[in-house]
Amino acid sequence: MSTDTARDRLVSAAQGLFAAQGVGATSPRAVLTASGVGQGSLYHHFPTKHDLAVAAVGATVDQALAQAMRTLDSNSPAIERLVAYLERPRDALAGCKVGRLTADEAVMDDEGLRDVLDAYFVRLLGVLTDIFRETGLPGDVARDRAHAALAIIQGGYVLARALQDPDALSAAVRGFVGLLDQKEHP
Amino acid sequence: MSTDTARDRLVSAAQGLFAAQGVGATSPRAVLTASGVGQGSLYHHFPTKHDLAVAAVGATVDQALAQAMRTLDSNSPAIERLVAYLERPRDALAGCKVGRLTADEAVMDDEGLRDVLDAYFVRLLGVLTDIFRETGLPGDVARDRAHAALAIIQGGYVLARALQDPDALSAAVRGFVGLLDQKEHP
DNA sequence: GTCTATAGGGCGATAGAC
DNA sequence: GTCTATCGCCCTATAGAC
Repeated sequence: MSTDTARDRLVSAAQGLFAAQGVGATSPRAVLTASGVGQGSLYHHFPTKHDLAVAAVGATVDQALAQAMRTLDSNSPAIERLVAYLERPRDALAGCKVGRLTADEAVMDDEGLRDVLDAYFVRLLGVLTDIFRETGLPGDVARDRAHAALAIIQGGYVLARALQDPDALSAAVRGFVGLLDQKEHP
Repeated sequence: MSTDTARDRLVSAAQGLFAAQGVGATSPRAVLTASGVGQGSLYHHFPTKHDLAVAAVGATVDQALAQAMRTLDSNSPAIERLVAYLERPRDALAGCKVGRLTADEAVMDDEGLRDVLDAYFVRLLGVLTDIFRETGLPGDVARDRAHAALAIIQGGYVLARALQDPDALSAAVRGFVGLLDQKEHP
C-alpha cells in the first residue's frame, strides 16, 4: 500500500469526512486532525481547501466508478447486468458518497468539483443507456430509462436517509425492477 | 398578508436561505440580514438556531405537502393523478427543498428536524401507495412502486443538479412513466 | 420587542523555524 | 516536508439599554 505518505493520509481522511459531513461542513483543521499530520503539511500539499477537495472528491469518484463498472461490465446478458447494478448492496443510510455532494453548495459553487460530479454521472448514464439499447430499445427511450434507473438509486438513498430505513432504497429498486420484469411476465 | 411581522419575515427569509444553501451553511446572521430585522429580535423569537430551523423547515414541509396534495387529491383516475404528480413542473436545478436536507448533517443530527423530514415522506408514500392500490396492485407491490415513484423525483433532482441540466429530471420521469404505460400498450 | 455591543471560539490561511 | 504559532474573520449566542 502507498497510503502511508502524508499526502495519501490527508486525501483518505478528507474522503471519509466529506462522505460523512459534506465538503462545506468539513474544515481543513478536521482533516489534519483525523489524518494525524501537522498543519504545515496540509498547506504544503494542498495550498487551499479547494485543492484538497478536488483531490479527495476525484479519488472518491474514481473509486465509485471502478466499483460500478465491476457489476456493469461483465459479459452476462444486458438485463442481468442492469439488475445486478441496481441490487448491489449499498450503505443506504450513509447516502451516495457522490450524489450527496450535489446538495453541498461548497461543491456546486466550485467549477472544478462540479465538473467531477458531472463526469461521474455522464459516464454512468452512458453505460446504462448502452445496456438498455442492448435490450432492443430505441436510443431515446434507452436514454430515458437510464436516467430513471440512476434516479432510482439516488432517490432511494434520499428516501432511506429521510426515513432512517435502509429498506426504503431496496423497496424503490424492487418497485422499478418489477416494472422492468412485467414485459417478460405479463 | 400576515408576513410583515418580524417573526414571519425571519421564518420566510430562513426558508429561502435554507432552500438555497442548506441549514448548516446558513448562519442566523445571514437570516437576520436577509429579513431586515435586528439581531435582538431574532434571538427574542428564536433563542437558538435550532428553534429557527424547526419553524422554517416545518413551514417549508407544510407548503410542499399542500402543493403535492393539490395534484394527488383530485378526483381523476388513479393513474392520471400519479402521472400529474410525476410530471408537475419543478425547479430541477434548485433541488427539492425537502429532499436536499437529507444531505445536511446539521439537519440529520437534530432529532426534531429529522422527524419533520420523516413525516413528509411517510405522508407522500402513504398517498402514493393508495393510488397504486387503486390500480389493482396488491399492497406490498403498491408500496414498492410508491417508493420507486418518489425515488424517481428525488433522484431526478440529484441528476439535474449534477449534470446542470433540468431535463435530466424530465428524462427520469419519462423513463418511469414509459414503464408504467407499457402494461396498457404492450 | 427591538436595538447595539460584545464575548468566546472555530474558521481558512500564512509565517517562519527546523 | 514537516512542525508550532499566529493572524483576521465570521460564527452562535448573550448582555443590557431603550
